[in-house]
Amino acid sequence: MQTDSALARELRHHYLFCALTDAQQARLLATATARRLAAGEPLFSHGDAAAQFFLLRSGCVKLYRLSPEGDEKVMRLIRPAQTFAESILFMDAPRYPVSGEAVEAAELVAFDRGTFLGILQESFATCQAVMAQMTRRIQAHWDEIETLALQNSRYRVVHYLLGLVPSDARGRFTVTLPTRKVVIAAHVAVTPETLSRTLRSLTDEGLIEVAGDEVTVSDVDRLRRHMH
Amino acid sequence: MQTDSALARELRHHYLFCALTDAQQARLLATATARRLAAGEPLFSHGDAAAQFFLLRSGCVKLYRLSPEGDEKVMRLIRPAQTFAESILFMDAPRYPVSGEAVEAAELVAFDRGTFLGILQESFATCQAVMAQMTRRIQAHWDEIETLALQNSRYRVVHYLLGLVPSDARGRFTVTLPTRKVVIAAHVAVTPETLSRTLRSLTDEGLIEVAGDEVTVSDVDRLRRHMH
DNA sequence: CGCCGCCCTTGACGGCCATCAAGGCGCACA
DNA sequence: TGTGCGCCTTGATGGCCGTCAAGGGCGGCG
Repeated sequence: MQTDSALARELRHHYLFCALTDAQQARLLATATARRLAAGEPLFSHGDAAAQFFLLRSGCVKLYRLSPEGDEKVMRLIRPAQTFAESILFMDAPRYPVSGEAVEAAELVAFDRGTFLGILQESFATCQAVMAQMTRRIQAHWDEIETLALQNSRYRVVHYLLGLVPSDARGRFTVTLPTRKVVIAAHVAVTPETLSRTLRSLTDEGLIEVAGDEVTVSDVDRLRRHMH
Repeated sequence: MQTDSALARELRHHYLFCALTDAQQARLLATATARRLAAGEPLFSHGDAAAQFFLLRSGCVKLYRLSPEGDEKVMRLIRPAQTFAESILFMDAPRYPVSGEAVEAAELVAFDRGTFLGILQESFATCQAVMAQMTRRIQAHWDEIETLALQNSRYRVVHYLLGLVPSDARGRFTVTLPTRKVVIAAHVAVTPETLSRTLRSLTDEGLIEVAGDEVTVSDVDRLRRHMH
């Protein structure tokens, strides 16, 4: 991968890479590759042998699984500056545990597993960063499992909307849905029809206003309390 | 904690601790404490400040969350020789992300967070073991999220039963449910009534036979195929 | 031995949400 | 400007599964 000082700077600000020495960063980039994906283009499939993990620089990628019947569950929506698929680093026989596909044109960097493992061995600080990151991921999973198991679809939609609102926001606040509603529906584990109906009923109750992919929460605190 | 050669031997066979030197193991045990819990006794609550993680030596512990309405979801059932709550190691402000409670009388060892972090710093092999363990946990979470989002209750029950069957088992095979059915129901995210009805319909179809907490799968491969 | 309590089972009922179907709207393209 | 195609919305219907209620089995304890 050719040198790219903008990328080097991005890495310096990323929790996973900020503890690397210049030499380590250079080694990592020497075995990294840049990738561009068109909207809808697949990156890897569930079960594929894996030797790389990724940093998204622009665009949007979904990680998802399909049921045998073809129903899709979006496990995670990746936004720029996020890394994903790090967990293939520590598998004995590394295989992607989900499928990945661009939902809009995307630029990303693919890092080499072996190179990064070698760097980890030299850098406890980076080890810690990786483990902290995996811990956050696990926490998010607990939350999602709880939400899926204990809450209904209306709650999940509200929870998702509130997740788009900064935690310090108050009063009226407008968020932009990160992608098409059909993808969001697959993310909160409902059908597009149910998502549409839920947004309508929230609108009818005066809790939100919807205009295309812009959703305005009339009163953030009220919506937070509303999660009944 | 007083020296306990049986425990020391157990640790030598545990993936998390087998790479420790004798001196490291001694340091770890010097700050560890033994705990005994009666059936139903709580160990920690969701949100508690956390300075220890645990190894279960005997009995059974459930990790769970409660919804505001009081509904319970069992996130994990811990069996002897398993560790849990390791993820508090890497949090900035460590708090247990779930509640833990003995479902039957249990003996466990509580390890000190700070001591273990110090040892990690010296031992990349143990770091790797921890990361590999977290990776397995994350995989299990993907599977559970997929199952909750895309599959119905019947599938989840069958999936749970098959999870109790060794992967190399064929033909007729009998498993023992690890705990009361009401806990298992909270684990597969159904009500006890639905679990009961599902087991009945599987029985009526000749797929399993139920006798108390013993479930005999008539034909393991047939049941595996059956998860349509 | 008899009583009680807990766990599990079974039945009746209802609500949530998926499915099927149709129609509106915006956008690309001719 | 007309046409076609996605995406989203809205309506009608039905099934899964949760809720409520009652009853049976079993172990603990007096």
